Amino acid sequence: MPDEWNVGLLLFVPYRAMETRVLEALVAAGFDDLTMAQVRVMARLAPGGSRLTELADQARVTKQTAGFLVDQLERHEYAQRIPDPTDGRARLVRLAGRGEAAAEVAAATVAQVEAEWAAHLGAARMRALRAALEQLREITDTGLGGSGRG
Amino acid sequence: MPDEWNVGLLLFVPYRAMETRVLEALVAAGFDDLTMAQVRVMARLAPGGSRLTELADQARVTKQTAGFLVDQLERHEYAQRIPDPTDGRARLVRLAGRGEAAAEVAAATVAQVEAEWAAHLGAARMRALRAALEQLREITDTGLGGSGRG
DNA sequence: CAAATTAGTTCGATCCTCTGACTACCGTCA
DNA sequence: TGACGGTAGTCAGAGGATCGAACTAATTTG
Repeated sequence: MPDEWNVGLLLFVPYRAMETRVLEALVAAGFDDLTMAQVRVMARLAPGGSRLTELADQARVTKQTAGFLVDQLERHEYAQRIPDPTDGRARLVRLAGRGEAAAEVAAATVAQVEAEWAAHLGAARMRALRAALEQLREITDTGLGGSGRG
Repeated sequence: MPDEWNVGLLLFVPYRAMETRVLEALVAAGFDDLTMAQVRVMARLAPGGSRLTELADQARVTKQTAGFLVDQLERHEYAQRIPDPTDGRARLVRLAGRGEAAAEVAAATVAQVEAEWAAHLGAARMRALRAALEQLREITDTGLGGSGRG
């Protein structure tokens, strides 16, 4: 590998570490029929539900892929589709029974990992990291919008 | 999406943006037979060559997957395998003809994107971001080692 | 209302990734 | 020297993820 890593590579390492930790925790908690791709979609579900196109934009996949993954989440009762009251074409994907429980495990794991990172970096540097990433999001997130005011 | 994004999600956005920009630049430069997965492997080739297991560790895939991707890079003359003089079992994967040219395009694109990010964040914050990520690598990079000391 | 747009689905193909099992080579230890 | 455990990489097979093109249905625009 290069002597000095580019920032893209540097971003990848902790991103992937977080993803792996969350999936491992879910599997350990008994949600062992989940795949990484499914979790990636589930992690992006808004509290009130998300449209498929939103999910696809945020996960950077086509809507076909997002639909394929939501099908599986629905089949395993992690998510459900409900009509979007504001648009007859659209449906909202939101957490279902098992999904709520899984989301709790995931959230706890994320908090745990973030705490570990903060312990290693120090609180100030961790805050700076988050702030820089949120600012970076302004120019790198093609699918902005939604509830996040970033 | 949640009101406050977790750091994992925040890392994903610019990581993926960088990856996409690099692949787009490569395709535009005529290297249009490259896929994202292939570029991911090629981006991790050390100047003097890397062993397959190294590549697999760094890209977080199994050695079978890494081998599969290197096969393709070799077939399209982006990379080549040479014997490892220090170990008869091993071979070193390194850039070949087209790979050198592609690597130049990739490096230029990375530099360009990093410059854009630095312009948006300011030089100080960009340095702080890189420093935080490098420090984070200490606890999130399972496959450390190699030449990178940063 | 007709046309253009948008949300989502279906179909088909390809690519990616993993598990398991295998060969070849290295290092150690007696 | 030779047996043994570990490491580097490959082969075979299967399943999962992703995409492009084409399609239906509903909304928006003029």
